[in-house]
Amino acid sequence: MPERAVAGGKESSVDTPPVESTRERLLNIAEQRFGEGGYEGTSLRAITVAAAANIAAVNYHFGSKEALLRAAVARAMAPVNTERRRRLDQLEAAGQPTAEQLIRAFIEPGLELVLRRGERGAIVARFIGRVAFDPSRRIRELYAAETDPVEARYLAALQQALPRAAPESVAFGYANMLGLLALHQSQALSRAPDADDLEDPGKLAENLIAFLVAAFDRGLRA
Amino acid sequence: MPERAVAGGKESSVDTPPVESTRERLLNIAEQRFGEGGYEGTSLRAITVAAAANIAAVNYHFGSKEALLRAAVARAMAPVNTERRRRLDQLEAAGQPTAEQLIRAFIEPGLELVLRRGERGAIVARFIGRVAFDPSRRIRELYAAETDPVEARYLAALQQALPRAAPESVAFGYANMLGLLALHQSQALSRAPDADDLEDPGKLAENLIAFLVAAFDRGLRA
DNA sequence: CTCTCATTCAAACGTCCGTTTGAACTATGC
DNA sequence: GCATAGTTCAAACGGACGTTTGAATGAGAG
Repeated sequence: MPERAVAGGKESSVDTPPVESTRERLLNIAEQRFGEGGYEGTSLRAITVAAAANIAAVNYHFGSKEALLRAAVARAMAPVNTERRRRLDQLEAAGQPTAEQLIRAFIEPGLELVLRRGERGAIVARFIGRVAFDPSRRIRELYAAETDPVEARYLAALQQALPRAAPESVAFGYANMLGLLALHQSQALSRAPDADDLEDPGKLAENLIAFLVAAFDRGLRA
Repeated sequence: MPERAVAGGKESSVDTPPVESTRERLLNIAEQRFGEGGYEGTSLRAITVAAAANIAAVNYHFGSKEALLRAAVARAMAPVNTERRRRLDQLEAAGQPTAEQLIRAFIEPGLELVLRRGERGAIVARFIGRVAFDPSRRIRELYAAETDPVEARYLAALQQALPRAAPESVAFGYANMLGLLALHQSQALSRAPDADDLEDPGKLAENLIAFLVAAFDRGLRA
């Protein structure tokens, strides 16, 4: 049963997603399942069954379970990193940015850009958050490698924006910012599945930014 | 080869720990290994080998892998919960406590009491922090069940101490406090294994408390 | 049609997993 | 001494895991 709908052009302007390839389906399902159960807690069989693919497809398209995770992380982080770089460029071009501007330019791409687009956004966010704090150091480093380039620039800019705080203190605050962002992305902080009226991504972003700005401005040692 | 040293009394006043029982060795190693690799990432075989115990000993003494984890969590959290309750009682007896006093009374038992006593303290802290954010909801709830009783009291007291902030906002800040504490306990925030001069538990506690106090006092919406 | 190359498939590989079994061992009370 | 209850042990259980294999299937080029 040939799945492919039509030979067609690239622009089926009506909403007919060009039929996902096996590779794409694997990445999509991997995002969802890894985000739910973590890396160790999710089997390739569970992923391939849900993706309606053969178990061997993972090793054919990616090479191994870990390579599948790596590909999924890279794909999920790409737009976030791009948007963060863009915002940082823009801020620095306009002169010395404030701490709040920097925090906002870091948090919003992580929460909004990823939480916005309906159901899938929340899945991607949870996936990223989960990988960032996976129990295995190996997995965590795999995630860190995907963010590091942008990170260093933000940390440096923050230290310039907060000259009164000691560099180690700014780094401490920066680590806290990374951690809190990942925690909210992973949704591990919301105990009750419902009732969290902060789950509106816009409100959550504003609350988190206000929380962090106050901490950075007045909670760091000199 | 009978392991037991002597029949002796309970008070071998010199430092001769009465020879750990299999049960105790299993709990100690479980703390260490679960803290390193997470629940899914750590096998009972790895634990029993390290504890010089037979693999069947886990099911004999605890019943299952999950029951071993539960027992380890309960044992690790007991002194923390006790100390938190004691401090909260003391604060409330002296009148309306401030937000800073409450935050300190929550953070310090989590960091200090557990980080103080040499090498083992860091192991226990990492174990607790890891379990608190395990990928599996089941495991996280298992941990939450061990803290919940004290938690509710702290949240209520915080809301009283911060009447100008909306209750949801205080709850939001409270969740952030839990998260940051667990992250520092799990040591997932310190990227480099060394070089973290904040690893001195006392300094870390002070930095974290200052960070949180500023955020609670000025970073919550009305 | 034929050849080619990419993709999919069922099946099996060896390994490790948590758990169970039933016998052996130990200490204590009678 | 014997009986008893608590503990340890080697061995095996069935099942799930990530990975590999080699044949089947698909579409496109000549």
